[in-house]
Amino acid sequence: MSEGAAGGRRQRTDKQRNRTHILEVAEELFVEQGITGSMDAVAKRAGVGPGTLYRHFPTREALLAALLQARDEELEARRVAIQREVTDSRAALTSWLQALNEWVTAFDGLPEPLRTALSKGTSPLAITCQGFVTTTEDFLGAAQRDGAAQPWVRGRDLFLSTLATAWARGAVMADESSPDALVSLMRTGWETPARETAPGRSEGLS
Amino acid sequence: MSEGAAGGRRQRTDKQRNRTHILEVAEELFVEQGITGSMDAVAKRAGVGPGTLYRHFPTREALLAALLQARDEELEARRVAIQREVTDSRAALTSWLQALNEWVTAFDGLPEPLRTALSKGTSPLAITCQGFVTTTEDFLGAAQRDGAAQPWVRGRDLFLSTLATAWARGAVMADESSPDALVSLMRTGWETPARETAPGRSEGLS
DNA sequence: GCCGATAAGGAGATAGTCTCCGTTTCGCGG
DNA sequence: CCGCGAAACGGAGACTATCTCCTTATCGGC
Repeated sequence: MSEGAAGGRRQRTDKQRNRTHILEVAEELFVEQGITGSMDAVAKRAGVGPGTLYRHFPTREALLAALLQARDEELEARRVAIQREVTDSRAALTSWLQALNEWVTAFDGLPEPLRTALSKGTSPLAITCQGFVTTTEDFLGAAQRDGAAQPWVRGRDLFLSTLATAWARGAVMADESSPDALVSLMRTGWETPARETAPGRSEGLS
Repeated sequence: MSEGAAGGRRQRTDKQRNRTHILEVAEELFVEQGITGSMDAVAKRAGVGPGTLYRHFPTREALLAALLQARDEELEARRVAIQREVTDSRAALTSWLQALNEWVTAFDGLPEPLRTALSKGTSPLAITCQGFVTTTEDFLGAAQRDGAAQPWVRGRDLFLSTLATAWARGAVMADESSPDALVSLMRTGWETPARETAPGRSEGLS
């Protein structure tokens, strides 16, 4: 499926090579500078012209989607692992949200295009996100059935909250602990106060 | 104090007129298109050259700060009103957060520059925000003393959450109710489950 | 080695931010 | 009312970023 449809001649090797190289370079640059690093800078660093870059990835979003694909698979793997290993539904949801949080902070500024993708709906990023929303709903549903999560919370709310929390990381306000505080705040929000332990801070969710 | 220092000649009337007109026009444009509407568009609509616009407001942030000033005062007034009229500290904090939420959603996309301002610290916007953080701390402190709010929450966390929640409004995900859900989630997060009523949804915070 | 398809490269169109400087307009004193 | 100097205006244009189009180079198959 990955190589064009009707079996004409095979894909040129330089194309594949360029694609791979662009991805390597883009990953590097986005890790360094966040996802606002300029497209032309990616092209330049990859040693190709802008035209080539845009033929491979017509938009920044497409490039991002390609970059995230590897991480998507990793996240899927984590989902499977959690579903297999964690029996407590409350802990499972917590673990999943933590995994989601890591995924969403892969690059600086990632929450922004994700939010945009969600609004517009039509984009590889949006489809990926939609899948994760569904997974979140699964975990949440289980937790709710066990009385571990507030019944009125919805999966998309938790997903959006995760996005928003990650977005807020960009502020830090001369304060390292705010991101954790927001995660705790959110957690206290969805959790039911079933157990007598103080919610939030305590158990590692860092 | 507002008119230059040593009493030279008085400010030219056309300057004041332009300033006022630019503000009117910018308000209009930002309400229509969100705060990303182009600076040149503001200048054009105001019938002045870009140079004039930038002499009055050297950055988009400065323009924004000037635009928000009126609303800042309104928010201050609400703070005073709440402090005078609302005796229950829990309700007071809720009211204040709602007021803050309205302030922060005055223009589409406002949370972004606010977050940036908070990070960098040096900007009129940052100073304003800092003041509101302090106010939030006051309300929160009172609520905590009354056992109405979780003791581990901090004012800046609530402020950042409000910002993040407003930011997430931009997504909507084909779903009108998400913004309210996020506000409820946050509220459930900071509130203590003192009363037996189900938290969140019920009492109007819409 | 040649040919045709395919991809590369890069100039340049478009758009946004922001600056510099020649020109206009205003306020004031005569 | 007029003229002068300061103050403000306007817009050309430098710079940066995104994205397109067309010419040129390169690859794969024969």
